Amino acid sequence: MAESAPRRPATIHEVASLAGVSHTTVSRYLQDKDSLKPKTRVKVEFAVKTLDYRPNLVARSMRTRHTNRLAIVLASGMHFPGRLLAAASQTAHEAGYQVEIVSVEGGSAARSARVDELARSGQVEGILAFSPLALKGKKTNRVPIVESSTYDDNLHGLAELADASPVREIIEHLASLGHRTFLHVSGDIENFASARNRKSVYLETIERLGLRSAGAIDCDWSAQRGYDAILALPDDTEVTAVVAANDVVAMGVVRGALARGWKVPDDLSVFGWDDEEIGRFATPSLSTVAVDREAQGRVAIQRLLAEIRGEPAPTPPEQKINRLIFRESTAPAPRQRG
Amino acid sequence: MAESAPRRPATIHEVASLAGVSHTTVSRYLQDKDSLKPKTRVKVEFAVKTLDYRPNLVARSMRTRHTNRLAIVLASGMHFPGRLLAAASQTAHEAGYQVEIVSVEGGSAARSARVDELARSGQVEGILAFSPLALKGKKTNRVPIVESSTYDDNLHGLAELADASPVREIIEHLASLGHRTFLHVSGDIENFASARNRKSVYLETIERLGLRSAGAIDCDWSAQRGYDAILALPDDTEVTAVVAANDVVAMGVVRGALARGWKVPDDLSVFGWDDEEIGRFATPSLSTVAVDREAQGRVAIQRLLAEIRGEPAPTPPEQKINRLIFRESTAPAPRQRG
DNA sequence: GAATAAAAAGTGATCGATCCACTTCTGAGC
DNA sequence: GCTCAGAAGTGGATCGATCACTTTTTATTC
Repeated sequence: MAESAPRRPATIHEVASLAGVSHTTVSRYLQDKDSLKPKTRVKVEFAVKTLDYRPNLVARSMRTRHTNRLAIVLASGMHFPGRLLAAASQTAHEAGYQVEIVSVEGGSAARSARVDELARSGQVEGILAFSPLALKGKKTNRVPIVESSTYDDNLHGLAELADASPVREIIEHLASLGHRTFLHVSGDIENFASARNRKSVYLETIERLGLRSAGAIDCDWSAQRGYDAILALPDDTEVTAVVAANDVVAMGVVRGALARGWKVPDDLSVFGWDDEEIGRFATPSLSTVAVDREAQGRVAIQRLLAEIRGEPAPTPPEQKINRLIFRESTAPAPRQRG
Repeated sequence: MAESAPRRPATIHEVASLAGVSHTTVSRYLQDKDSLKPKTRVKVEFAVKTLDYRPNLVARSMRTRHTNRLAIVLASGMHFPGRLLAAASQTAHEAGYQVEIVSVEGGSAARSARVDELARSGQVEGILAFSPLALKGKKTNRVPIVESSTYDDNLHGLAELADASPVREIIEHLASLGHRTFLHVSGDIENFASARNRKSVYLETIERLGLRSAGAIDCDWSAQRGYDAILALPDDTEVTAVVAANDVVAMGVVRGALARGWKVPDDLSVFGWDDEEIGRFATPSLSTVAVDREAQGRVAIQRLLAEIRGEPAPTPPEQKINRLIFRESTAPAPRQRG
């Protein structure tokens, strides 16, 4: 039991002295094992194993000015895009980076402050923000910052705005089923570019196709707001189709309709977004938009990596990220509401 | 526009020379502004502002051997406990720590390897794992590691196992409604202590109350598995109540029952877990267990912080973290299945 | 076997902070 | 005016790696 474990981790010098070589040789061993003579390599290898040596990454970072860490900044809240983060994380990992996920309480100002702090602390080499920031003015950033909502400013048609394009398809589809009056229950407009983009595409499409909209109600991705939005409709509303910000909101909308005695989809069609698992098993199952979260995460990290390396932005992926899925919650428009 | 921003961030030496003091004085200013003579303080303050100086945290960490960072290790997958993480994050933040969330692909071996690497890299001062690890043997850890599943080994009745105690209440409640034969659809037994604990409390309670169980089916928190579990039941099954691992699984169970022509809750009662928002708005709405995720996150971090500081474990919170919520998916047992 | 080139290993500086051991300043007390 | 204690400030060492150079060893060629 008296394992007499060293109180503090071994340093490169201790390894060197045990192996009978200089610390530089050990360092070389760490970066490129092949540049050592086999005999030397074996000695170093043995010393490393014996002392159970692991390089101190903080010290290494200090010298190389290279932390191999990226940060992903999220607005804190219930919205935690697990699959997207996992994919982002893995892509970064394959490129030799660790990902730190930072969730920040508060609005875009708080977020920006935290990002600024992070950018200048020297702890990360790049920052990816999925929620809008407010640091346009400050050009003092020390590290590349990729803000997912700015994609479309630079690359028309890519990412976010394109991400909202299924709204157009949804409306066209519903219109083809005879629906004429729509309602949009949007996401958190303030903190999510995606919510903003979906809303603007909604309004634009309604306008373009000459359809009617009973409004675009700002909510916060919550089912409760979806529920409330339906209950707030006047009794003589002509709305027969709802485009919800996501599946959770759609669930609230469906339940709201039920509470009013409307049947879904007989009286009201509801479209969700995200293809969450629960939507497939809900009753009625939700028509929705399948989002390739993995691709989104991957692409975002690749963009960030390109910026870090000073390379041009990677070619936008050609295949579509979103796909409409039709389930039980949508149907042809009713002749007239009973 | 020729703002001639310094290519590299200012160092403490540059600040010192601009302020006309030594670098040590600037350092002192950074840690305790009051230990400076007012006149000196003003000079330093001015220089810091002028150069827009921010201490390099990597360099600081190197010297102080103090990174002020914690890591939370998660099994990668769809299971991303947002609220818990936000609470943990905030608690850590208040104590002066940053939290890094690391999601690791693979099973407990991969996780353990990553944790070990993290522990010895000198980059974090403590690690919190919500999924079981496999490093019991290795006692070479350099930093405290709190594994949420080990809570109960050390503090009987706290956290995890206690966390599963509502299973007992659920079964007692259902039994009082006349249910006699149960089915448990568990979570990811391999990677989640919580899933394991719920299962063992389920089996134990069934046994203790002299009830019947049609089995405890291992699944992976997915609705699909819940659905499959129901479809796999024989036609003459006597199961009238299902204890699902969580709300998502419960949704699958409900839909599975529907597919078999069973009504919920008339023919089958279903209990979920987590009080997810969708459960309240689903049809039927789900009976479930409200979990105080915020408290869980807070407590876990406090435990970790105590261990880092070498203090005794904080007193376990007295109030209960879990609360049963009864909704539409549970009802008295049917006389006999049609 | 000597000359030379190339490969391998070593020396000491360096990254940007903090901390320790001093030195210098300031002001109170006699 | 002098002493002396405490406050304020300084210089240099240090944390543990990497890197630019230099030196030593090995391999190659004539």
